[in-house]
Amino acid sequence: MDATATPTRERILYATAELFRRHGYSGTGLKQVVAQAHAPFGSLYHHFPGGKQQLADEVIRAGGAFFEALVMAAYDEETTAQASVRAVFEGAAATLVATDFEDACPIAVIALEVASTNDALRRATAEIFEQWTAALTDRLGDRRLALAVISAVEGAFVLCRAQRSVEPMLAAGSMAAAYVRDD
Amino acid sequence: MDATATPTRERILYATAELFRRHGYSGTGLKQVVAQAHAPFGSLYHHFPGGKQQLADEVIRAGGAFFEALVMAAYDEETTAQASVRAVFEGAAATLVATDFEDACPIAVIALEVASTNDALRRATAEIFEQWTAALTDRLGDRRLALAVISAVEGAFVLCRAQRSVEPMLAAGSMAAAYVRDD
DNA sequence: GTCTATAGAAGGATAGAC
DNA sequence: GTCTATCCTTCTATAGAC
Repeated sequence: MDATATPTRERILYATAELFRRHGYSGTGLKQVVAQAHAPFGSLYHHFPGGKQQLADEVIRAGGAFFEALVMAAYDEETTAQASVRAVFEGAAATLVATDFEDACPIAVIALEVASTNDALRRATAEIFEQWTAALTDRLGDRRLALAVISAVEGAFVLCRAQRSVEPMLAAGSMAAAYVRDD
Repeated sequence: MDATATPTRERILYATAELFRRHGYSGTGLKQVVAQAHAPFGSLYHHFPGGKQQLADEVIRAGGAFFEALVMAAYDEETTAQASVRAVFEGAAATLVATDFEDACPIAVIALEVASTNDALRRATAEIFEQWTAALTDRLGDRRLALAVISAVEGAFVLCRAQRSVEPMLAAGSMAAAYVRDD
């Protein structure tokens, strides 16, 4: 767990993920990244020759996979679909509280920011959303249901971070759980 | 409808709203704003002495009120709650298609970007979401229901813009409409 | 109220010594 | 692979002529 033992590349990736998640893509400077990663500036372009865009692309994919694993683990803890869906929303609410409403979806901010300006990154976010949809479709047996649940989580993240309250997440969870029941 | 007849202040406000909506708060430069508004740079600070933050605050409030009016008008066109909720999602989907997935919620990107970095703006976005919640709670008779519906719309906007498809919006609409029915 | 010019800091990116 | 120094652009913001 010694920070200095972590390879430079991973420290940069991790710092970028945290900064992007909290301040967004445009709102994060590369100098800020290397400062937080305790890495010299040159290392960034050594490990990520593609610059900020490559960094974002890797953060989107790694963060997306991590978040998927986290959510699906919470889902698979329960035995019924309804309980599983409810657990996902409750887990999201718990994370929001634990991180003082700073850590929510790792790619939503980036997705909104780059949707109209950077097609490569836009497609990366789309692929991650598609992966999540596939994973949840497998479990729920219905693609439209999966899309609705993911939309509800994502939107609740927006409202919760703005209001600094988990009320929207729990309300969205009730709706999603009810929808699963009478599917 | 002569653009030059519009007062400078309003042109700046309108240009800012469009740029923030599409490129975000950090992703939009003030020089870009004045260029699109066909205004000299000095006029911006004449009309908005508080700079970028004041501009954002006014855009959030004006854009929030405009979007609320748009959504509630669609809602009030229908006679039953279920049909109304469905109309909101269908209207959102139509707007996405009409604007080639560029225009969605006017404040969601800003809300996510500033939630952890600018408390004044974060509170402005929270107030707007609260206004929407109140307006919809009036109509649906249930605050948790209203929060769930708004969350679903917001999250679907994120997925739709990333995937350039209205599928998530329609899926979320089906869930919300179903939830209203057996309320 | 309109407009130009510029300050001063921060942005992304690159070169090249070690 | 590590690290420093620097380039050029863009950023927000201000000063001051008209």
